Amino acid sequence: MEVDKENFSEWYNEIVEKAGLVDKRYSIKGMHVWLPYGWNLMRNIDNYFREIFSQYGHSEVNFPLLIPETEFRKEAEHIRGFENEVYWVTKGGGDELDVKMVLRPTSETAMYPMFSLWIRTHADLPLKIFQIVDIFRYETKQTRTFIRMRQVHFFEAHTAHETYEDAENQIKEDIEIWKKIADKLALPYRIVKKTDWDKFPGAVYSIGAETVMPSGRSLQIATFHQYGQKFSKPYGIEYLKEDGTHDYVHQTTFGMSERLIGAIIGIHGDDRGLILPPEIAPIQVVIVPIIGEDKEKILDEARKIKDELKDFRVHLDHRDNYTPGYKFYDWELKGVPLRVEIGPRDLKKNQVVLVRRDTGKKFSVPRDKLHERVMDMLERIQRDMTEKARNEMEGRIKYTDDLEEIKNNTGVFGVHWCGNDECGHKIENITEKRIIGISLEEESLGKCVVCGKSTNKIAYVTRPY
RNA sequence: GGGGCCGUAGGGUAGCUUGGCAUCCUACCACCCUGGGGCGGUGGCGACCCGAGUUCAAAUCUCGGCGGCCCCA
Repeated sequence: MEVDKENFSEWYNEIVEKAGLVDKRYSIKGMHVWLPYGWNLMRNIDNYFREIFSQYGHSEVNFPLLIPETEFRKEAEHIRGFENEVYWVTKGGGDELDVKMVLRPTSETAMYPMFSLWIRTHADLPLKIFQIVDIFRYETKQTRTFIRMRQVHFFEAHTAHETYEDAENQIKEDIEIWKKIADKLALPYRIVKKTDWDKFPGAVYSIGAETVMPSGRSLQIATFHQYGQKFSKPYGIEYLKEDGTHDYVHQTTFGMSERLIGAIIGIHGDDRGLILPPEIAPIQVVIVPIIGEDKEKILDEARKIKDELKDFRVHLDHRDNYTPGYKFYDWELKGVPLRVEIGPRDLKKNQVVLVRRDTGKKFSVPRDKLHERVMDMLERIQRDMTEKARNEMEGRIKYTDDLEEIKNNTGVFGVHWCGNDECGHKIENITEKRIIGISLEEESLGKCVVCGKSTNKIAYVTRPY
């Protein structure tokens, strides 16, 4: 690494390129090629999504990429929110299409016409599905790898329920699931309710999980939306109730994306490169043999170690044309959580050396305790990373009643806000920042920074990504 | 939304003002030598974003396109 993390923006670009996650040279703005290492990381996250959501009764599906304009246009607010950032397919070969199609910017309008066919009676509810697909948005602003893309690797869960209350409970369950995901990724977050002018187009309300990057800007890494009947009515998703009458279903969604990787890079990385949480790292343990006088003997031992550690995602770096020092730097750049060194000295002493990526600390461990110590240490790294990240994030959140202070500083600021739109717009205008939402986790009695009315709500104000 | 800067081997660069065989570092390949924090040596491969124009001649000048970066709102 040439750039230190203090220059966050440049550092981020360098790390993305050098760690071999993606190749940004694909010549369309906002689209990149996933390289094996990066795709492995993404897949580990996706596979955890599959595991946890199926535990909670969701089924995986896969919908087409294209949506006919006629379906896309059924919910008015939704269209207004998206029509300036969708890609259109207007031709088939040389012919203009009678019905144009959009590349999904998200899949509500692809799925809901099918929901209306699938859902007949209360016995079909709740319907809980998800898919992991790419979505497309024609971003005009500056793009940033993983964070603002035109093609986005996306997770979306969609549910349909009998009552609004059932949908509310689904959102509670989603947040419970989210907490487990955040633990896997060692990511800290705050849960907020989005402002009315910032909610998902077509939603009754939206909730976000927001984290804070080292630059002091917030990053929304998960979203939860209550749709009520706002989509089920235009899409005709009706069901027969037990009493013989009909009603429209109540719906929710839960979305996440490759942004999670952006958050992991930014929050955990350091001046040497990536640091990946053991739970999702493509390689959890890398073995670097230190070849001395007894090459074959050491390589044999290294292979034996690899075999002993096969419960973990383990890699033996037996590249012959690189020195150990080179390999150390290389794997540190790629963020492998734990390194095992085995050399002549260790062989004599019947031990190995373990090195933690997050702290850089080295430990000599007896050869016969290796498996046990690796397991302990990976767990410990995961815990320590989570705690360190949480402390750092908390340090980036401050509380104030002074809007000028917010305007002139970076970071996230908690302020009392009565919730009134007019006061909210004033907060945004004066601070030249955005309200990312009202906290759903903390409250305290105080006065709205604009109108002075008594309130216990705390809004977070910052510059979001 | 507004403004600025920039595209030269895989990556990073010099050359551009004043048009004339394209510089160096790194990576890569081969061989030799090595190995507890980016080894060393010798040899080698590899580039002017695309298109049009001006010109005897374009990396260099002009126009357009595509792509990237930064700042402000």
